Amino acid sequence: MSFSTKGEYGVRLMVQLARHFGTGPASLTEIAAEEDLPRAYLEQLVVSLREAGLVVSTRGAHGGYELARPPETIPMSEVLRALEGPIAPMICASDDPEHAVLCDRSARCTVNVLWVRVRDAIIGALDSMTLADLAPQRLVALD
Amino acid sequence: MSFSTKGEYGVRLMVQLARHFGTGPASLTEIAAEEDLPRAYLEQLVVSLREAGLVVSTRGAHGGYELARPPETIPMSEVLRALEGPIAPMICASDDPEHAVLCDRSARCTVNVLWVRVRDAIIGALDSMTLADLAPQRLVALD
DNA sequence: CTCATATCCGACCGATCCACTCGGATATCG
DNA sequence: CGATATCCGAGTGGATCGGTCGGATATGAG
Repeated sequence: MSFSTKGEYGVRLMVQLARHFGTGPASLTEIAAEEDLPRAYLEQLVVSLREAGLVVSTRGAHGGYELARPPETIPMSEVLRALEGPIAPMICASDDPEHAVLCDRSARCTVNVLWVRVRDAIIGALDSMTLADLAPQRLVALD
Repeated sequence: MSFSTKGEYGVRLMVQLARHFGTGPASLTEIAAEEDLPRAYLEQLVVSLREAGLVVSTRGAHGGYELARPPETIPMSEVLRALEGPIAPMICASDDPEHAVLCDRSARCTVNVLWVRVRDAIIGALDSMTLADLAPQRLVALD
């Protein structure tokens, strides 16, 4: 039960973009260095984010990526959905109706309610935070 | 982001054991038939459940497995932990301190709080249900 | 114009994990 | 004894993970 690095790296990428928000495009080379992540791999991840309309790209020299909207308007649920696909702890409990596979035993299935509850709990947690909540630098405030 | 079939099949196995609770051991052959699951695979899963002390086995003819405790005293969190290991949407947010890997960047990491929230949401959902909640047969009460 | 710096795009690749199967040893009841 | 169980380890085909690599295209600076 875990998200893949696609989700982890993608979130960190988005957090960096949130920090750069308003200062023009940031290149992947730049971000890869800041977060110590493989640049070529980020290139892959960002495709999903672009296709989801969360980031916009500028090609050519001094190009890069920037958030399509202010950080505080981007809930983490949207980021994770773009990166990892529909949120579904089990195939029979997807939040995307198109991907919902109802098992052949659905008439007798009493377990489904469990996965639905788990799913809604996850969505609730992800909905409760935006990129803006994660963007501020952590300095010495460890107490 | 999903549980494996190990979690799914294991839960269904446990639900069947809950239904059989009090009537002596139930064999895997029996349960595999009831839930339409591969028997040899269940054999593997049940090892984790036995090691976690959730089920007890009786060897030999007319043997099988039964719940070690009444269904209403077994929260689903315990079942899932036995089957899938510590609940951790990301390695840096495991509920098992022994498996918690703190990333080298932990001092600067602002993302961790997100995974911790997700983890706690999952645990909360799993804690809110016991085997007894899932055990009752679903008949015609679909309204 | 050219060059450096970007995004874009597809192919590839090794390692690990998933979802099983198989064979056989051991235990118990009738 | 023999049927029925759990126990246990090994093996396996396919999928997914976590990347890499090469090159095409776009753009700003000199």
